[in-house]
Parts: sequence; structure tokens; C-alpha cells
Amino acid sequence: MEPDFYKIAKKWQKEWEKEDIFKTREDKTHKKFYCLEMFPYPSGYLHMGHVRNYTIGDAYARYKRMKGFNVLYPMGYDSFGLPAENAAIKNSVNPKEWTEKNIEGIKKQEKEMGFSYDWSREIATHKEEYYRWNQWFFLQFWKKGLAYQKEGFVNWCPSCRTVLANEQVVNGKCWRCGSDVEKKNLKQWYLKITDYAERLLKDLDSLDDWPEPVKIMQKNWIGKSEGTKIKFRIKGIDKEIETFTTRADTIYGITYLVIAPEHPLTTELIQDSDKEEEARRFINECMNESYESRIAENKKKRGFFTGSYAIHPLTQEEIPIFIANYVLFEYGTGIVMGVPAHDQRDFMFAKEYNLPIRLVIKPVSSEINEEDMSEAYLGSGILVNSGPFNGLKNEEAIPKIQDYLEKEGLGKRATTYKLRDWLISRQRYWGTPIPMIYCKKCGVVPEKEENLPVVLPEDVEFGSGNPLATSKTFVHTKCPYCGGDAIRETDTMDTFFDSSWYFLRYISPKNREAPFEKKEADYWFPVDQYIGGIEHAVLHLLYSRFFTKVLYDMGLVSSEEPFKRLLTQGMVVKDGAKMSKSLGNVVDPQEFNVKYGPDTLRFFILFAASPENELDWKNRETEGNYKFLVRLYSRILETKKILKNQKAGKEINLYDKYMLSIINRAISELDELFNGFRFNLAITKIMKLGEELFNYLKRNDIKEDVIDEYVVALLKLISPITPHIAEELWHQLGHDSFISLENWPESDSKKIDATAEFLIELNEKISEDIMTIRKLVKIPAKRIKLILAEDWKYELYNFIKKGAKEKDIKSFVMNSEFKRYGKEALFIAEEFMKNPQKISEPIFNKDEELESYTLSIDYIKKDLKLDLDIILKKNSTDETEKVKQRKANPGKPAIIFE
RNA sequence: GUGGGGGUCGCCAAGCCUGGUCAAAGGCGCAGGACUUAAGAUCCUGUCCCUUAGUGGGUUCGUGGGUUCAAAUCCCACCCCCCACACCA
Repeated sequence: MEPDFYKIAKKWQKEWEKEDIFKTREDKTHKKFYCLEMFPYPSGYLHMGHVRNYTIGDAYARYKRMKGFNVLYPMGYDSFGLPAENAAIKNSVNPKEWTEKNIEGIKKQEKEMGFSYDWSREIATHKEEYYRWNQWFFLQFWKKGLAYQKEGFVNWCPSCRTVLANEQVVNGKCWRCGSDVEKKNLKQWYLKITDYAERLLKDLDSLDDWPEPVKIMQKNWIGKSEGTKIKFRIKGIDKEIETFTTRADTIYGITYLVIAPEHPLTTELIQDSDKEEEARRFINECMNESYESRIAENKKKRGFFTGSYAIHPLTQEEIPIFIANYVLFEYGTGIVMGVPAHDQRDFMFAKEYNLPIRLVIKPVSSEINEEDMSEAYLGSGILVNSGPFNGLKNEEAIPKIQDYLEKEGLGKRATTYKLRDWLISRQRYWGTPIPMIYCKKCGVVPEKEENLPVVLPEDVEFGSGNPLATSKTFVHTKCPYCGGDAIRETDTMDTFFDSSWYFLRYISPKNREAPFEKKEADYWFPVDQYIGGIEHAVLHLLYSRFFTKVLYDMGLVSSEEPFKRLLTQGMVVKDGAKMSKSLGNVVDPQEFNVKYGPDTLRFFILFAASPENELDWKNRETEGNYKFLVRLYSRILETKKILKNQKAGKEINLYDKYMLSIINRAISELDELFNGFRFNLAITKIMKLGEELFNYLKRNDIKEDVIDEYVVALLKLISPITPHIAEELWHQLGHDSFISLENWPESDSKKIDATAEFLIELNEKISEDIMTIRKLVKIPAKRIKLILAEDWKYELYNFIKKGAKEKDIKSFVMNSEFKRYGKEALFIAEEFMKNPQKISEPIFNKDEELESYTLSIDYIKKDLKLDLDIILKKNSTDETEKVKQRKANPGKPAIIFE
């Protein structure tokens, strides 16, 4: 009869909820541990990716709880966002209804998995009591000058009908819907994340427990580069322009300048050109060019001569200014000096437009000729054609040229970042209204804090344009300062704003006076362990860091970083592809649970791969895991019966000691594995412990004390992974408490660390249980077989001598300790049957056989004919001693006892 | 192109940092056996190759070198795969 793990799970979930055992303890005398998973966007049901994420987190939270920590482990919902709005339009329901229905569904699933969240701290970002604090934060940012409005070219997703932040444009496409992103000139709200670029970069170094790839991605995204800004006068216009370069050493190689099409200065530059019209057309083309076509043309450089010339600051030469599609307006100054000889892009451009190529760096060992160049020379060398700087090594020339430019006021050292300010306006409904007001008299003013929240109205029409603008109750308002007619900002906030501080709201989720209580935050913040997907490496994880730094500067929190330790879990794939509905390879957690129970799902998910790695879903393997759990469950339930049916003495034998040693060793080993998130290895160990238990239970001399100690520890060790089964067995064995609240078992080092002791004992009592040698000494099974062969042959011989029948012999062989040698045992047995006398003679005619019962280590060495060094590591940890022994016996394998 | 991660005995996956108990954990698969009228389930055993009753020998950790008494593990070169960013001056 198979146990119903689903039912068992339900039962305990109910009990836990009834007793409210996962409510966060407020006892501040304990060390705290804040364990957090990236909260889900409630767009439907939980998929395997979520389940994996939360299973990892839950197992960890449970483990930490057992280790005596005060654990904060909350759950909430990132419930504002476009899908809700789109679904609402599609099904003509209210986004709120749609969202809340989904939240209920997801919550139910989370509960069915047995996740040990403190549900009293649940949050949802679409609720007034949450988003009012978004608005409050926005106003604080505004006060500090960190929120501002700017007109400029922005990324616009035509399908989502809203603008996007740079971080949300992936390969020129919208991160959400995949449409090609267009450029639009709009006035939008920004947060000044660039002010924090340096700190965001520098503090990455302090994040020791973050995965390296994430840090590198952030570093690249921030993209710091140090270089020089160089000023150029423009011929005929009383204006200076600036370029940015990291290669000031190539300044004498400039043969043209290029300016980004979006650059406002282009208008002035083309003004007097006879090709003004054509230039304008070119600019428009560039700006409408899709990412696709730019890639398709293989990064072909296209440009247009403006008709204007700049004056080289050092040589006073006149150099043409081009508009070109390869210059990024947002980076540096939006104007680049063209040095075809030493930059591949410039080289291609110069070839295309027949611009001169001037070599200014000569390689030390080879010759290059300007006319023969087929690509730019990017290496180092000696400066030539560079006026007073000729002869310098190019690396050394950079600071010299910088000094000179600075002295002459022609340029200066500068640092630029790839990071841009964070565009947070969205022209959509389902989000936090930006609390700003346009007053005819006072201009752009913030809503007063006491008037918050600016409530998201419900009288809106969905369709084209921004729905908020259609609300009669929302748009028209009075200026909070002069009382005159005014209109509200109708843009809402990027939902990444919501998720940039939600981890703080869990700390005091009900507080109505502040987003969170400082006193509480001082205790709980930062998050000790954060778990989520790597896809947020430069989105959520960067924004949250930025937010935290701002709050730190405001004195609201005392940590500059939100997440101390980060784990990015791998994807769940099946049949070589990410689980997706279109591929039809989705495994529904719900269905799985009903069939095998949530513990099987948890067990498999943690077992099948290490958390960071991709998890390859295999139905077969889940079944294997299920079988193991069923076996474990049934065997432990049976132990009482087994104990009753046999009367073994109280005396602890070597096998008992062995059992106690492995369980005690496992306690400390698993502690380490759990702490390092190596659940897959932990489970391997647990399975072995299970197998050992099964084997032990088959003996006829098992001891109740040993079983008790073993099973209690085993259940505790497995409880973070399969909490329901552990809980059920725990109670079946007669405990009244919750195993979920038990402490991590204590490991008795005396019981583990007895290898040496065992060895002495081995010398004396090796006959008692020869099997144990293999396990203790860890000599491969094959080698120990030799001893065994003699041993069991002798027993078998006696057995047959007593007149046993064939069937008895077979069952003796298969059920004796030597059944692991089933095949050969049978073979020998059959031979015996045929002719006992004949076989017995050569085997048992010597006394040697019996000597094997009094083996010593020397005997093992000698009679096993093992040419081995047996080194007791304990007594000779001295390096030199070890080395000496090795040198003395070159090429000889060694066995080392830990 | 730049940056990151990988290639382990049918598949998945440990081990590599800290070189010797490594022919290399564990799971799955497969094979044989026990149990069964039978199938399934369960249990036992085996699963690189050759050989044996036990033993023994040979060849393995992407490829090729190197260091070492000793390399899956350390060093160098090369090949292949994945992922992220991508005209950042």
C-alpha cells in the first residue's frame, strides 16, 4: 500500500497553519536571517521555474530555522504591470480583479508546496497601502534632485504603447513583447541613477557572496571608461564642440569628426550647407533605422558630410565634420574624433568616404604603410607624425597629451559611463501614478505628501493612448500650492520602481506612517540570502542597489547594499528546451503534486541538479525519487514491528557503531552541504543513509537505541527537503512537537571520530563483522572479497554438512550477509551440492582459513597482497613525513585514513 | 568581436579550488537473479574492455603537450558547445 503523500502534505499544511508556526519570531536576542526569493508577477499560475526558486529558498529557510536563526521568510506579489492590463483589455475585465484572482491561485499553489512563509507579511504592489510609498519615495527623490523630467529620444515600444528604460531593451527589442523598439522624442521622468554609477561599480567589490557573472554583467553595464574630452572650435560658427576619447595618444591621427544623428547640434552644422535638405533626410533615415537592419548591414558605416569643418586643437588643421549612424548620441559627448589608422570603425568609415588615413603609432618591430593598410592598427608602438610627442611610447603619451591639453585649456581628463539615467515613465494604466501636477501658474509641482496616495482611478477607458488621461476624476485637479486649476501627470511608474524596495516593506508591512520602520530595518536589513533568476542581473538587481544607496544617503537604512548573498538559480528545461506551452513540454506542478505529493517534487528539484545549474526534467527520475521516498517512509514505519520481532542483546557491536558513526558524520557533512546550497549532494548522502538503514533493518540483531538515534537524526536532516513526510513520520514515531521547529541535530564527534579506535577493535574483533571492514577502511569491495570468500565458504560448508536441502541452501545464500555475492555464492553452493566432499577438501584443509578471523592490519596488508602504504593521517599529518614516505616508495599507491 | 560558463565511463550529474582511499558519488537506463501462474511493484547483484572461483591485466575524464614518484584534478596550446553584452570611441 503506497502512502498518499499528497494527503499527508495537506494534513500537515493544515496543522502548521493552525498553529501558525512559521510566523516570524520577534525575539531580537536571536541572530536574524532574512531569506528572500524574487517575488512573482501574478500573470497566471506558478510554473516549474517558480517552484524551483521557492523550493530552494524554502529548504534553506527551514535549514536556517533549525540552526537557531530568527528567520524572516516572506512572500508577496509584483502585481502591477502590463500583462494584467493587456489581459484585462482582452477579456474586458478589471485589471485589479484579474490580478487578485491570479494572486489567489498562486498563493494556493505556494501553500500546497508547503513553503514556510510568514503569510502575515504578505504584500502586493498594486495595493494602495503599498504604492503610496512608491509615490512617497518619488517625492523624496524629487526633493533630492534625483527625479527629473527631460525631453529626448527614448525607446518606444509600439506594441506595448509605452516607453522603456535602456535596461528593458534587449537586442533592440522590447524585453516583454519582443517588438522592435522605436525612437521617439518625448518628455519623460527619469531617476538619476548615473549619479550613483561610481558607487554602484565600486561596491560590487564588497559583494563577495554574489555570483561572479552577475557582478561582471553589472560592471559591463555600468561601463566605466576613463579618457579625455577634447575641445574643437568650429570654423565659421562661434561654438565649441567636445569629443570623448580613451585614445588621446592618437590625437594627431584625426582626419575627421563624426556626430550622432540625434545630436541637436547637427541642425546648426548643416545650416549653411547646400545639401541641407538631403542631410535632413539622412538624419531621419538613421533614426528610423531598426536594430535589425543595422545588424543586417553588417555594421556598415554610413555618413553624411555636414559641410562644416572643425579646427584641430593642436595642428589648427581644418577637419570635416560628418553625421554618421555609428555614433551613439547617449555615450560620451555624442561626437567622436575619427582616427582611421587606429580604430577599426573609423577605418571602415574613412575607406567608404575616401578620407585620409594618418598613421601616428608605429609598431616597434614591423613596418606599416598607410596606403597598404587593410585594417586599423590597434596595437601599441611609438608615436610618429605627432609633433612634439613623436618618439614617445603610445601608453606614455596619453598622460603627457592630457597634461598638455589641460594646461592649454583645450581639453581635460574625463570619465564616462555607459549607464544612462533610468527612465521610469510609462504611458500605461496598471501602475503607480506619478505624483506630479502641472499647474498653469506654478509649473511642474509635486503632490503634497499628506495628500498621498494619488489613487489610481477606475473610470478609465482602455484603447489607444494612455488610459489614465481618459479619467474624468483623475486628470483635472487643483494645484496644492496655489489652488488654481491644474492637471495631473498621467504617466505611471515603471514597475521596477515597485520592486526596488519591496524587500524593505516586508520588514513592517502594515505600517501606515512610513514605508518601513527604521528600528526594524536596522535589525532585519539587509537581506541575507536572495534567490532568483539571472535575467535580472542588470535590471532589478541594479535598480535595487541604486535605491538602497539613495535610502542609505537619506539615513533610512544602515546598509548600502540590499542583498548580502545572492543565488541565481538555473532554468528548468525538458527535452532540451525551456518549458513552454508552445513546445508542449510543460510539467504542471499541480498535477504532479496530486500524483506524487509536493515532497517528491521538492526532493527531485533539489536532487536533479545543483541550484545554479540548468535542471533537466526527466519523468523517469522523478519516479525513482518517489520510490525512494515511499521506501523510506514504509521502512521507518515498520521499524517498531521489526524490533518487536527480534530479541537482540543490548550489547553494541561493530555494525551498530558503524551505523552511529555514519549518521553522526552525516550531521556535520550535511550541515556544510546545506549551508553551501549543495542540496543535490546532500540528497545523495541522504539516500545513502537510507540505504544503510534499509540494510541494517534486515539484520537480526538491530538495536532500538541505534535505530532511534539514527532515524531521529535522519528525519531531521531530511525535513527541510521533504517537510511533510518528515513531519508525518515524526509524529508516527510518537513525537508531539513539530519537526519543522526542531533544532538541527547535534553531531557526536566521539561517535564519528573513532576510526582509529575502530581499527584497534578491528584487530580484535574482525571476525564479528567482516563487512564492516570495507566500510571503515574503505578498501574497495573487490579486495575485501578475498577474506569474505573464506569466511562464508566456511559457514556454508557447515550449513551443508548439517544436511540442509537445496532450497534452504539457496535461501541461506541469498539471505545471509553474503547475498551481495549472490551469483558466486550460488555457484559455490551448487558445486557443494554436487560434491561437497570434493570441494571442501582443497578449501578447508588448512588452518589458514580460520586465521582470517583474527586478522590484523598487517594481515590485511600481507594476505590481501595489497602493495599499499597504509598511512594513518591522524598521526602523520606532517607534510614532510608524508612526502618522505612517498619519495621512498615511488609510484606506489597509498591508502590514507582520514 | 568582448566578457562569462562548460566539455567526466549510454543519459543526467558529483569530483577539479586543497594532485594519491578515482575505474571515478548518486540517480536514470540497461542486464542477470530472488519473489510471482504471469506482468508490475519490490528486493539483490552487475553495468569501460579482457580474464578469474577469488585474483590479475589493459585503456579511460574534449584533443595534444608539459610539471610530478603520482594528474579527471596543476600549467600551456588547440578544438568544440552554451549563455550574456554587443558599432561605448
